Amino acid sequence: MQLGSGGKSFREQKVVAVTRKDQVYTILRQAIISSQLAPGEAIRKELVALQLGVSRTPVSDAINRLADEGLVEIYPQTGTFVARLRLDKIETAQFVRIALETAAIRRAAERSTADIVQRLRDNLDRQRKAADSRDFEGFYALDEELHDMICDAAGLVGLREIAAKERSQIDRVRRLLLHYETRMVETLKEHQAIVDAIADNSVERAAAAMEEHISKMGKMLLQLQTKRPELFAD
Amino acid sequence: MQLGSGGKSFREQKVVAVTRKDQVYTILRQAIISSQLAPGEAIRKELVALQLGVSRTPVSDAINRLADEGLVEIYPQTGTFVARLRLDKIETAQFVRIALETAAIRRAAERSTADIVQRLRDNLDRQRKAADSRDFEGFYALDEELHDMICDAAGLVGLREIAAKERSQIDRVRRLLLHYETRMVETLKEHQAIVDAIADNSVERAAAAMEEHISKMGKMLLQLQTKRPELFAD
DNA sequence: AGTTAATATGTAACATGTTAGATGTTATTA
DNA sequence: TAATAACATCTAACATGTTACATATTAACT
Repeated sequence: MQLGSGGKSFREQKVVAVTRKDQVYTILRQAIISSQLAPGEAIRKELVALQLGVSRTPVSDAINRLADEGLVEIYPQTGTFVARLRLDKIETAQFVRIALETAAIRRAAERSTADIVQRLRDNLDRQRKAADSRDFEGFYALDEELHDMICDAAGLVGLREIAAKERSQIDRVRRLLLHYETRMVETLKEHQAIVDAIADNSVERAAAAMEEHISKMGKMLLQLQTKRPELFAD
Repeated sequence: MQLGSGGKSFREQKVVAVTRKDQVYTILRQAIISSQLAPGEAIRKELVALQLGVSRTPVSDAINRLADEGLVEIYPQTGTFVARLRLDKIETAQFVRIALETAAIRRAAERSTADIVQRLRDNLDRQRKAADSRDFEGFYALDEELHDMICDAAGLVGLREIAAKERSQIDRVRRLLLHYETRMVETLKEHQAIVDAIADNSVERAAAAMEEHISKMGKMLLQLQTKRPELFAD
C-alpha cells in the first residue's frame, strides 16, 4: 500500500492503530464525499483491493463501516454501490445535525475562552483567503474544521466524532453545493455570525445562528435535485 | 447456527438480509447490554465462532460493528474486550441523547394523532403491569419501545435507528440501574408525564419532561459507580 | 536481586480459497 | 411471439490458512 513506510519507529502512546482497513476506509470515504466515486456507482471490492495493493479483507471491512454510515449500499450476492442521495434520509440527517450542533454550540458559547475564540477567528481568516482565491477544496476543509472546533469547544469527549459521522450524508451535498458559486460567500457570513455569537457568550444567538446556517442548505438542496437528478434515488 | 431453519420460502420484498454477521451482532449486542458479558471481559472470537457454529469471519464483522458503536474495544494483536463504562463517554452519550430525543419529542408533540397517543398509552399500561409484577426485563423492553415510538412519531426516516445506536452506552447503565429498587416506579411516572404532554400537544412541556427523564439517570449513575466500581474504566 | 534481552504464546489483522444466491442471458416450448 | 426454464456469470458471504505484532515469561547477565 503506497501510503508511507508502515515502519513504526517506536511505540506510540495510544495511537490505537492505523490498520489497513482504516486507511482503506479513509480513502474510500474521501472518494465518496468528494464525488470522485459518484452516487449509484458500483464499487468492485476486488478491483479496489488490487488498486490499493491489499487483499479483499480490509476492503470489505472498510465497506462494511461505510455501509453502517449510510455512504454505500450492499446488496448481498449482488454488488456494492455508492449510495444515491435520498431526500428523506437527508432530511433526517439535517434534523439530527441541527439538534446536535445547536446543543453543542450552546455549551461552547457558555464556556468559550479567549484562546478558543482566537482560534475560531484564525479559521475564519483562512476561510476568507480561500474564498477570495476560489479555493473550493480548501474552503470546504476549513468549514469542516470550524464545525469540529465548535464541537470540541463543548468539552465533551467523542462528541466531534459522533457529529462528524452524522454529517456524512450532508457533507456530500455540501461539497457539491459549494461549487455553485455564491454559496461560499454566504457561508462565510454565516460562519462569521456564529463565531461572533460565541465570542459574546450569547448562547441563544449562537444557537439561532447555527440553526439558520444549517437550515440554509435545505433550500439549496432542492435546486440541486433539479440540476442533478441522477444523484438522487427514486 | 441454531436460529431457525434459514430456508427462505420466497423472495422477500426488501428485507435487506439476515446474514450470519447480523445474527451474531444481535446476539453479542444483546449479551453485552444485558451484562451477560460483563464490562472488561475478554471476547474470544474463535470461541464465539465455535459456540455459534460459524466461522471467524462473521464474528469479526459483528465485533467490528460493536467496536464502532463503542460497546467493545479491540486492541490489535492483543484481544477484544467488552468496553468498561466510562463516565466521560457516558456524559457525552447523555448529552447526545438529550439533544436528539428532546428535538424528536418536540416534533412528535406537534404532530401527534389520537392513534399514536392511544398506542403510547397502551405501552404505559403494559409498563404498569410489568412494574407491578417486578418484571425487570419486560419493563426494560417496554421502556425501549416507548422511546422508539416517540422517535417514529417524529416522522423522520431512520431517526429511530440513529437514536437507538447512540443510546447503546446508556442502555447498559439503564439496565443495571433498573434492578436497583424504586427506579422502575419513578421511571413509570416520568413516562406518564411525557405521554401526557404529547397527548396535549404541549411541545415545551414534552421536551422538558423528556430532558428531566433522561437527566435523572446521571445522578443514579454516580451511585452505581460506588456500588460497582469494577464496571468502570480508570 | 534487579535489569535487560531472548523467547514463547496468543490474538487480531491480513490473505485467499470456497459457497450460495441474485441477476441476466439464452434456449426451449406453447 | 411471448412466457418460461435452464444456464452462465458475477458478487458478497463465508471459511480457513498465514502473518505480524503485542505481551508475558523465562533466561542471561551485571
